[in-house]
Amino acid sequence: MDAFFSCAKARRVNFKKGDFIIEAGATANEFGILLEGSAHSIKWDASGKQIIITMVEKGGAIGVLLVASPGRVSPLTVQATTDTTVLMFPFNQLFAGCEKKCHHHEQLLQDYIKIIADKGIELHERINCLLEPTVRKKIMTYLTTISNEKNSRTFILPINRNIMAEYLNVERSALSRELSRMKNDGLIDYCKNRFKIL
Amino acid sequence: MDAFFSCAKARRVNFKKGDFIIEAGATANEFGILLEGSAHSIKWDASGKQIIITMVEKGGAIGVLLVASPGRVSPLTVQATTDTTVLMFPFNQLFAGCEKKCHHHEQLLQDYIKIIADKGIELHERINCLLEPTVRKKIMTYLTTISNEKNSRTFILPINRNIMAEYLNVERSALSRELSRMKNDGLIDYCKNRFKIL
DNA sequence: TAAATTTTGTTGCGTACGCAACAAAATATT
DNA sequence: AATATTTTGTTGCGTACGCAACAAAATTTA
Repeated sequence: MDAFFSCAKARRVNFKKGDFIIEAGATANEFGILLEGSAHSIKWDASGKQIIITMVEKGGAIGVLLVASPGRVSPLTVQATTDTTVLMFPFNQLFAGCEKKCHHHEQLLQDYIKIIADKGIELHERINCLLEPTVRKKIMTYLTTISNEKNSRTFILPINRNIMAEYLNVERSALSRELSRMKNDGLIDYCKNRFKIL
Repeated sequence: MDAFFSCAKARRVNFKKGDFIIEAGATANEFGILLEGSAHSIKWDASGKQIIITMVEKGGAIGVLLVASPGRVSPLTVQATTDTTVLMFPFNQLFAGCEKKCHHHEQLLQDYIKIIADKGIELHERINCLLEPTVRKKIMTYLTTISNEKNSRTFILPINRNIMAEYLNVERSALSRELSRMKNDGLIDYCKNRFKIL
């Protein structure tokens, strides 16, 4: 931790629930790691309706893609959904070899790359779901991914139906309807958030 | 170029049209930059139908996300769509400080980060399109993105209708139908691949 | 523990869009 | 330039799913 603050020039920033951590249209020269609280990235469609693009939980990263493209303006707003604490890292410090050639520095760089790669993989996984043609297949792809991650055919979903519907880009009612049918067809079993793939 | 081959331990690899550059289920410890030719990443759905996930052109990157997660198996197959030449970089060499502390090394690392971040931004842009509820809005989001990138309200689309339909995840016929309607409604004008946003 | 709020499930209706089939135009191949 | 292949546009049909509205269950707040 000390190393972060000294050679990486990290700083701690607090946000209140509802605050904008990044605003659409702004550029970034820092990225952040969420130490406490949660946030989401949003945009507004043409009709002014809010669309949630991603959810960020404790430990999650903010602005890691944007920061690697100096001058690019953010297409999204990141908003704190609770009071939050964010550890902000100046992007340039990743490369500024520190005087002591400290080991933390190199570690930070590797961590950053891991974070940004994982972000990409997450996006890929979501696209995998979104590309499926039917609600049923979207659900199955999502559940299978979770199942593989948890290495078990039974697992507890970390999100509720509303969020799941938004993630898969389907109507919540259509999601519920299809879940029922899938249970009926013996494809899956579930009770509340405890799911089982059969 | 010499520096790439010496300190980054890059190597040139040729693939014939149809060859697999990365196979689904395999792990990776190298990433590649496409020097010649083109490729696409694909997967097969449950019914065995091929789904194109991304297109890679000359200068594009292959396996940059996967390589940053040691041990993770590839969810996709990358297939050469023409004869190709790929410059392969061992991931670990990115961090192995070379004896001369050469400048290229650091540059390569920064380039890699730029590539991987851009990849993420591309995925984001596609998700932006996919999340739109109607075919018309999907098209508008896509065209607007291209328009912004080219900094002009008139531009030539780099892809044909089939590819565009796949990218937006809509039926090709539905895409054509809606393009006609949008032209009729005075939203856009186009002739073949020359588009104009009105 | 009662009241309020959020989450989940259900169902009828209407339509946007997937699908199939065909025609015309553009491009490639011989 | 004649043939074959690919790309684009068009249209009718059927249905999967968006939408709205309501009820029940679960969770939170007072």
